[in-house]
Amino acid sequence: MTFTATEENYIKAIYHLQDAHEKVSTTLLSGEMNTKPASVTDMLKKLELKKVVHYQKYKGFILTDEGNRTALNVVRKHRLWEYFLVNKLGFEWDEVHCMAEELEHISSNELTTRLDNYLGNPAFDPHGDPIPDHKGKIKILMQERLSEIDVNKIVTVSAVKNQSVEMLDLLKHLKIVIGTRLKIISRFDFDGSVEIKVEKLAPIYISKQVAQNIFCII
Amino acid sequence: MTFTATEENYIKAIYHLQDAHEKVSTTLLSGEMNTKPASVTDMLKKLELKKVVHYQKYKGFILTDEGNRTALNVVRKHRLWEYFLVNKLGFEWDEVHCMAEELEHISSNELTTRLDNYLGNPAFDPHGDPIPDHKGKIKILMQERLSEIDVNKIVTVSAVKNQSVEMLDLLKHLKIVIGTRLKIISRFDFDGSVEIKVEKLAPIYISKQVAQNIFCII
DNA sequence: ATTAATTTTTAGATTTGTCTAAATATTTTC
DNA sequence: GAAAATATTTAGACAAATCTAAAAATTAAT
Repeated sequence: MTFTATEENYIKAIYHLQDAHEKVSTTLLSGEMNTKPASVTDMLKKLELKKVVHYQKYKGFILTDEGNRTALNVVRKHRLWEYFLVNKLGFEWDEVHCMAEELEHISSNELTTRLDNYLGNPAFDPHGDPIPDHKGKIKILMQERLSEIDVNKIVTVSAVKNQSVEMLDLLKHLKIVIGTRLKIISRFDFDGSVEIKVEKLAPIYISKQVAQNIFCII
Repeated sequence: MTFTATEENYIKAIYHLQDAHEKVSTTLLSGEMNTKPASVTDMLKKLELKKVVHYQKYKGFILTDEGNRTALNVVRKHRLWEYFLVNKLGFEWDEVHCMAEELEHISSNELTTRLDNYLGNPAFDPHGDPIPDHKGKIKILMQERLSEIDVNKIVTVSAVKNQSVEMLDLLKHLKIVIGTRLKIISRFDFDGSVEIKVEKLAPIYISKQVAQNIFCII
């Protein structure tokens, strides 16, 4: 079964939304896709026909096994290309999303396999997100939100959710990247903010909002 | 000015046809694009509006300067990706055309520039075709068809026209690639065939048809 | 220089992915 | 549990890129 880039984008969006929402609705998906709910209904009918989603009028929808496989393959390609762009072409991690959005739709599976091998079969992309292997298998790390970690623990940053330009820009200023080792100095109940110390740098304060989006290996 | 993948393909096709035909006609282009002449007329009207071709009803068409720049940029991306696929990912030169047809439409200029640098700013792709630089400049080699070269000369294969699967398959069997050094042993006026010798291999005969499609540096 | 053959263009239809506006279904609220 | 608010779907339209069939223009042939 083959899919257009647009179909792949819908499938991918449903996949990502399924993570955080137990029911994926028309409006939710239309927000994610920057389209109107009516367009989502139209597309979902098509995807139902192609048997990648279970769709019932007014009831929301979930991916079928086939849909999940398709989503994982797109995510795999997206993250492999991001890895390539950062680690081979020298882009910053906050510059690569747009390009990867285009590259993820290149169809050749042989290309994906060879790219994967060329990069050394990485398990995580530059944002710390797991890269599904050729079977769709994902490596899970024991990670915890920085906002939850006990004071005095030393941890390694392993992923950043909310990959908005604003967030990545802030992290760049704080000199926090995937792999950064840091110590939790203290946490303040007043606003949930956290004081941390990165290696030899001066301690810094980060808001609860930011700390919730940074995941660490303990 | 931005173009859809389809528009870029039309522009590229006109560019290539301009090389070999002094007038590019509707039917000629429809053959190249695998579409009907009526579709070409429609598209050409659009490209005229976008000022990339000079188009006059019933008169054929040529690229404007802007059109030429656009074509060269697409060709540049196509050939850089082919170079990447062969020299970094280890594909055979006859496997990469399809993938490059998709990759050439990835839009980021910054990506093209970085890819170019990563590859070491190559001047020729794996088929020996010149890669336009970032200004659209092309390196011209003094090359001659193998079918024209004097007996006893030793030359280097620099390009192969007619990049059909059949042709590339034949060359693979003959162990001829871009860069192969070979000596012209004799030529036969009866059918225009040529006897050549590659390094330490036994001499081989190749037909005029093949010899005409192999270009060499003298 | 007409007629015939060929090429090109127009006119109208189709598919994909989208939209707006209106209709319908579901949820929430009182 | 009926009314109000919200969510979803239908109906009809549009732009892009294509098609077929028919009309118009050009070129070739006698």
